[in-house]
This record gives sequence, structure tokens and C-alpha cells, in this order.
Amino acid sequence: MSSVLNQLIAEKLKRIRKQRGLSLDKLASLTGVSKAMLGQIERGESSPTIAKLWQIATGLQVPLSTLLAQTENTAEALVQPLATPGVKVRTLFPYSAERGFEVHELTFAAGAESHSEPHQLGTYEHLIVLSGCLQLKLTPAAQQPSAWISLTAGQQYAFHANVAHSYKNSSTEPCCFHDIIQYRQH
Amino acid sequence: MSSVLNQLIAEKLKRIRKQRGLSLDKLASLTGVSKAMLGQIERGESSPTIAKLWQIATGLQVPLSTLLAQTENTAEALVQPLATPGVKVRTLFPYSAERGFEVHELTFAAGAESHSEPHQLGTYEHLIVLSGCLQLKLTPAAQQPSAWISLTAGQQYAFHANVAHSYKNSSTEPCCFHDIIQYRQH
DNA sequence: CCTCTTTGTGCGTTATAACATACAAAGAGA
DNA sequence: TCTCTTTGTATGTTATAACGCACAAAGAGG
Repeated sequence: MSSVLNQLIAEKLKRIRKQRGLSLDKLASLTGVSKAMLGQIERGESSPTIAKLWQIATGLQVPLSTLLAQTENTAEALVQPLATPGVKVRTLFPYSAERGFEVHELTFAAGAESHSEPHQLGTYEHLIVLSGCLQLKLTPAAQQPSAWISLTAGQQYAFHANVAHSYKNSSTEPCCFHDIIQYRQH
Repeated sequence: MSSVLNQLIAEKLKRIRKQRGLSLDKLASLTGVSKAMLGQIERGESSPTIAKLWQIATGLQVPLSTLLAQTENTAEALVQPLATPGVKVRTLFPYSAERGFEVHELTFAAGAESHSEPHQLGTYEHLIVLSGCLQLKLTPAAQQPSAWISLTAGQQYAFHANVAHSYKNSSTEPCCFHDIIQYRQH
């Protein structure tokens, strides 16, 4: 039995239930899973079958992944929109556990740049350049940094953001791009 | 016991194993789950605990969601980029099971419109208008259609695409927007 | 052809999920 | 304050997950 996983599921389930102001009894009615079993799951005393987890998720009307995902706060804390001179960030779709990704519009003034530490394993970024020219460099821990990758308007690029990475706009015009940041389970 | 879910997991596991040319015996060594149990799972005869599924996914070095996701082909077939007069589609990021979403850039000429049947439950669309003006109407099966929702450049809108929906560009200029189509588990 | 190994399935045993029931404690209402 | 209801936990029972082992069939090699 994997007690770490049981604890993770326990915490997620308990949090959702409390957020909705449901008792174990109400949740049992909603999901068709026994009150005693729900209690066991919430205390991490039992590893439910996938069928029971499915029943719970369906009763709660949340995707199954909500009960299995890394904690929402952790993911949000690690990838904050940047506060950097010359860089403006507008959030188009904020992160939510259901969605599993967030979308930002970033505008880099001429000459602006920013640097990110490696994000949590399983974090992917999808860049779509709308205007201007964006340069991206990836710096894996144990390897040579990539050359600067140039992306012009209409181009896109996806990468696993568990490495340090830098953006810059070397041109004399502003650059605007969308960044879809996704947190995949691992 | 949910036999549909068991069948889904059975098919996913069997496919991955066959793709890798592994016997049940080899998979048992790789994952630490007994050969007999793996056989039961693959025949859909048993609903494994989440701990065992985790063990299998870890042994195979795939995300847990790989064993749980809707089939890739099904999702792709249901939401095809549209082939409609006056509408151009450029795929920026194609759908993949790992990603769980796809991103298209659509350009509607002046006067162009398109209509979609309800998509699979759990399909969400996130629209980001880049230029021009896009109008969207949602038509839930048992309710009144929404009024036409107008979205101008810079605006965004997300909706659950399990209802019929229509896009149109009534203006005299082209309209360009991004559509992030996501398939969430239900 | 024969022998050995591998493969997936079946079966019986053990461990644990899942449940119904009981109950102490807390909460709500008169 | 008293009574009833609700809440979460504990316990014993039942159902099923998970396993070890046996075995028939297929495959591989001499």
C-alpha cells in the first residue's frame, strides 16, 4: 500500500468536501460510496479501487484527476506571472485544478528580458508569438544552454519547463505572446 | 464495480504493453505487480486499487493519466478542425493524450460562420480573440439559445462545449482567434 | 523430433477494500 | 436543561483485490 498516495488523495477529498460544506453522510448519498469507506479514504487508511474513486469524482462532478493531482497551491506558487521591468502580464485564463493549465498574455518591451528557475517536474509551457520577435533560451542543469531560439509572430514553441529558461526581446519593437502553462501529473 | 472503466484501463494497459513488446512476466518484474493481477486487469476482470495503478504507471514511467484517459482517437475524431467556407484553420499544437488539449488559430473572413454539434461531455473551449470581432452562440439542448456573445480583440471566453454552438463574424473585417480545446476526464 | 523455456490463464489462499451497524460526542431546537 | 439529530469513528462481516502456484499451449533451440 502506498501511504503517500493515500495521504494525497485523503487531503484532496477532505478539502473538496469541506469547501462544499458536505458531511460524510451527504457525500455518501451524493456518491453512493459508504460513509465508513469515505472516512477511511479521508484518513488515508485505505487505498480505494479506481472504480470507487471514479464513483466519488462522478458524484462530486469533478474530473478524476482533481482527486489525484498535485496540490493546487503548490503549482500556483511555483509559476507566478513574472514581475519584471519591461514585462507586462495579463492573465487570460487563471489556473484551476479542473483546467490544469493557465493562459497569460505577456508583452515584452524592446530590450526586456526575464529569467525563470526550473519549474516543477511536469510543467509544460506552450508559447504562441502574436507580434514582434521573442527569444527563448533553455538551460538544462547538466547540459549546455540552448542557443537563443527566435520565434517571430505566428510561430509557436512548446517545452518542458523543468529547466531554467530565459526570454528576451532584442528587437526595437515590443513583442507580445501567449503562454499556456500546463501542469501535468507525474 | 464499473466494468466500463475496467475495460478502458484494460485496453490502455494492454496496448502500452504490446507496444513495448513486454510479456506479462516482464511487466510484473518492471512494476512489482503480480503477473496474475496484471492479467486480471488486462482482461477487465478486476478494478485495481489506485495504489496498484500507480505502481504500474511508475514502473512503465508514464503519467497515471495515461492509463485513465479517454482514448486518443475518440477525442480527436469528435472535434475536428472545421472545414467551412470562409474559415481557415491552422493547428498550433495538435492534440495528444499527454497534453490533453489542442490549440488552433482560426481566421473567419467577413460574413463567415460555422456551426458545431455538441461535443463529448468534458470538452471545453477557450477562445482568445486576436483581431476583429467574433460572435458566439451557445444552444443547450433543453434551453433557449444564448444571445450572440460578442468578443472583440483581446477578449477571451471559455465554455463547456457539450452544447451545440455557433461562431460567426458579422463585421466587414476578418476575425482571427485562438481556440484551446481541452478534453477533461469525466 | 525432443526438451526446455516462456506465455497467459485458472484456482485456491491471503490480505484488504467496502460495507452495515453501533456508538460516543457534538450540534440544534424546544 | 432535555431530547433528538447529526457527525465521524470503530468494529465485525462480506466481497473482492492481489498473490503464489500449477498447468496447457506455444515458442525456441539443439
